[in-house]
Parts: sequence; C-alpha cells; structure tokens
Amino acid sequence: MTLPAKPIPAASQPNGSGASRQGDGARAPVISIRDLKAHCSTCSMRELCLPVGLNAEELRQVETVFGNRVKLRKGDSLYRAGEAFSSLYAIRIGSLKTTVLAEDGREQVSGYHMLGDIIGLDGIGTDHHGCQAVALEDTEVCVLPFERLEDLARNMTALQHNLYQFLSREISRDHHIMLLLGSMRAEERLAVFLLNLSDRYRRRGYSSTEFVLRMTREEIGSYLGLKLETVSRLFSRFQETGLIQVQGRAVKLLDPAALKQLVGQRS
Amino acid sequence: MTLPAKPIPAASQPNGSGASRQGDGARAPVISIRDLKAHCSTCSMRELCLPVGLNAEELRQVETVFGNRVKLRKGDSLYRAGEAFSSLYAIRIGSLKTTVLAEDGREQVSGYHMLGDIIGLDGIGTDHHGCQAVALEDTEVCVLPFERLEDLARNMTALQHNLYQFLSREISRDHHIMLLLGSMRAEERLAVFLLNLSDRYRRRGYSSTEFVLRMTREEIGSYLGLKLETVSRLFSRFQETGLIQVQGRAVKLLDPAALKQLVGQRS
DNA sequence: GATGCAGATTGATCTACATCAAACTTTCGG
DNA sequence: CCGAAAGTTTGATGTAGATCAATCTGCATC
Repeated sequence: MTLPAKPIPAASQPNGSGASRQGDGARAPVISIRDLKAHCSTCSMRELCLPVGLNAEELRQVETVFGNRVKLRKGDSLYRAGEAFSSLYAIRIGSLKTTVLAEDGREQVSGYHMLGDIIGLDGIGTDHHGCQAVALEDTEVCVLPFERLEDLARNMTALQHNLYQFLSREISRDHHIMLLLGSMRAEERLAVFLLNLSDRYRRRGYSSTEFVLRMTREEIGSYLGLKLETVSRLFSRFQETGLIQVQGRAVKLLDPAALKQLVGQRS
Repeated sequence: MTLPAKPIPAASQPNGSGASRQGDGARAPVISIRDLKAHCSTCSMRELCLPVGLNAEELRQVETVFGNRVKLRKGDSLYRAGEAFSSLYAIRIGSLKTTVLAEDGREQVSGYHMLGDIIGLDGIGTDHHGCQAVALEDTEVCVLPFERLEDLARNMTALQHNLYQFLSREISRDHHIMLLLGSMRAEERLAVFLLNLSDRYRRRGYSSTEFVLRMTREEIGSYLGLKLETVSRLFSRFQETGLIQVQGRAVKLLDPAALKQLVGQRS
C-alpha cells in the first residue's frame, strides 16, 4: 500500500513558485533541512496556531521542542492511514487535504487544511494515523513531536489548554460537516463550503472574496458528498445567477449575502 | 430558546425501572444527590472510561475531583447548544443523543452515546456547548469539571494522555461518520450503524446480537442522513432477507457476517 | 509550439431515496 | 381500561442528484 520513500532535493524551490509538478504521490521523508528550525516568534501564523497566547519566554521554550520543518511538493503524502503516529503538524505554507478510507477502499476527503491549521490530531487516540494527508500545492509544515508537546504542556498551562482547544474545535468542525452531509441539499453544501473558505481566508489576512481553489471538482465533491459533475453544474449555476464568478479554480464571490441566504432554503 | 429549569424530584426512581415518562424536554439541574459522589474504583465502566489505566492512588485523587452525579429522566437535556461550558460528563447508566443545529433551525443527531462514553468534548474549544445532549432513557452521568480535570492532568501523565486520547478518538469516530454520510448507500449506513452498536454493546459486556434501540426511526434517520420511512423500510427489508429480526425497537442480529459483507457492496 | 492528458463542462437518462398519504401499533396519561 | 398522541409500517409517486457519454480546456512535457 505504501509507496517507497523518495528523497526530495532539499529546498529546490522557494515555495509558491511554479515548482515542477510531481504528483506521483511520493512519500515525503521527514528531513531536516539545514537550519530550518521552527521559529514561532517570527511566524506569520503565530496568532492562529498552537502557540497563540503564549508569552515570549514560553514561545522560546516551545521553539526548542517544535522540531524540524518538512517541505512537500504537490501530491506528496505527509502521512498515510495506518502509519505509526508520532507528531502533529502545523501548516506554515500551502495546503493539504486529508482523506479517510473505508475497508472496501472507498476514499473520501475529510478535510481541507490551510496555513495555521494543525493536522494529525486523529492519530493520538490510536497511536496510528487514521487518515492520509496529501499536499495540494507546494507546502511546508512544522513537525510537532507529540510526546514532547505533552511534556511541555504539563508545565505550561496555556499550551495545555490550547491543545485541548484545538482538538475540541476539530470535533465541532466535524459536527458541522456531518450536519452538512446529513441534511443539506447540494446547492447549500457548496454555498457553505465557499463561505467557509471565504471566512478562513479573511482571518488569515487574504481576500475573502477572491481566491483559488486548491482542490479539483472531484475532491470538492468527495468532501461534500457529491459527484464532480454536480459540483461543476453548481458552479455554473451560481455563476449564471450572479452569485459568483468562476474560471476553473479561481473563484470570486460576487454576492456573499445571497450565498448565505441560500443556506437553509427550501428547494 | 432555553426552557426554564425544572427541578427533578431527587432520586424518585431507581434507574432502569419503568420510570414515568416525562418527555417534556425539561432542563436537568445539576443537583448533588445526597452522597452520590463518583466512585470510579467501584464503577463498572472503570475500564472504558477516562480513568482507564490509572493506579489505585491516582484513582483516589481523581475521585476527589470528579464531582457529583446527575440523574436525568427520558427527554431531559443535560446541556443545550450555546450554554456556557464547564464540565465534561461520563455516562454511568443509560444513554443520550447529541444534536447539532444549523442557523436555520434544522437539527441533526450527531451522536448516540452510551455508558462509559464521555460527552461534552466539543465545548472545550469555545467555552460553550456546541450541541444539545438529551437523555434517551433514564440516565445517570458523572460531572467532570473541566478546569479541575486540567489541573489534575498536569500532575498525572496517564490522565493527561487519556484526555487527549478521548478527544482524538471522537475525531476519528466523526471522520467515519462523515465517510458514511458522504459515500454510503442507505442500506450500508444502517448496516454500519447496527454493527457499530453491536460492537459497543459487546465491549460493555452485553449481548452483541440482541439489543434494544433507544432512538426512534426518525432519530436514527437523522443520525444516518435518511428519512424515517427509509429507515423503517430498511429494517423490514433486512428482516425479509433474514439479516435481522426486528420488533419495534428490539433488534436481533441473525447474520452479522452478511451484514458486514453488505457494506461496500455495489447496489 | 505541438501533443497528450488530467480535469472541467454540459447534455440525456436513470434511480435511490424523499415526499405524500393512509392505516396500523404502541405508549401513556387520565 | 379508554382515548389521544406518538411512533411505525407500507404503498404510490416525485425528484435531486447520480450515472453515462461526449466534448472542451488548460497546462505540463517534450
């Protein structure tokens, strides 16, 4: 099931550039690249990430524990379902999808994660990753060895609490996706998806009305419990009715209010 | 939105008896009933619950923190969405459903919890409960004040780890429900539901093939993203094909293997 | 700049499940 | 023990979204 590890030429591409497509699903080795140690104090995601609310001295301590960074190219797996769990990962740059798979091989996108997000949380309970994490573009994550995180949390109330909060928020998010999957029409699902992205981009200081989707129609469909054709049709319909403007993966929300209103509407 | 609190006559009914139906959705006050303090050391759910793996001395400490017990009658709410969060709850006797609700009022069952389960985990992240918990029968829970739990966890590695694990496992469970809601046919969903119950009853020492459902067809449907009529038809069909035997809420699994095989099958 | 291929769009048709409807059964308060 | 209400079953019909299929578009590689 697991492809052989394939080393990545260290720091071959500054992230965000037009790095060459890899897309072979290679496993990303956890490599420490020169002095690319995590530096939370200067990280732009400081206020959204795990160390939120820590003071300078605490930040310094946390940095000593937050291990190396890992670079991923588009299509690389950060971890796979079933692998031994040892670390959480904080996304510094880029984005990943996580997918769960059923016994019969069916696969479903269970999450769409962007910078500042912590992933790998579902591995704590069983000591094995319960899903696969795949980079959707060139991506960089900080490695957070969980045992050391636990140790540190014991003497740092704020960090301890942040950890509980991150886990808990993931649960809340999942509950809302369950609501979406269980009781919303296709149209509503896509609207919720777009509004959620909009909100997350806004909180990260990016435009909340113009962004580029990192997932294919098929991946979005999988995430929303729909088929790719349905997703495509909905994008077209939303464009026709003046709600959005779409050009492939590039989306512009023209009328977010109307999009919001659409949620919770009868057919 | 919140109904006025309504006191419950203390310990009017030994649990499990034919306690009179209440069903008015009354709010259960957190009452401490005489000396009904939690006693993990003698609790039958010790091995499944939060204190799993603690030694005798640790257990003793935990007991001092695990507050009072609360009794609920069928239909009572343990907490409601939006209420301030302060405690987790460990189910001692009985069962509860949790429901999330969308802005437009739509409600969906997000969980079906039985003895040994810890509920309220989604409140940690926001300091407010994200869902409502309603007793499905006469039920008793232990109150675990979260702040004191956090304090205790700082000096008790095993408890700290258990807490993280419980949170993480809830995430894994939710991911699997997302998989179910997003990509399984109605038949498969009900089969997974029944097999999951079977497994949970087995691990609690009850029969894994004969049990009584505590939810209505409508609640089961809501949980599985189906309509009550569909659930009812599926029960009938499963009975016709000899997979199960149903009599209202009483279910007997006649062929669990076939039920398992059904999952992941094309139409 | 040509070529190949993954991804996207759009149309026609099918179907699993929802919806509407009616009868039946169980539960529970009085 | 009766009657109302809640819950369940079963049938007839409707429909949102799936499936099948064909074409189109963009972008990565040579």
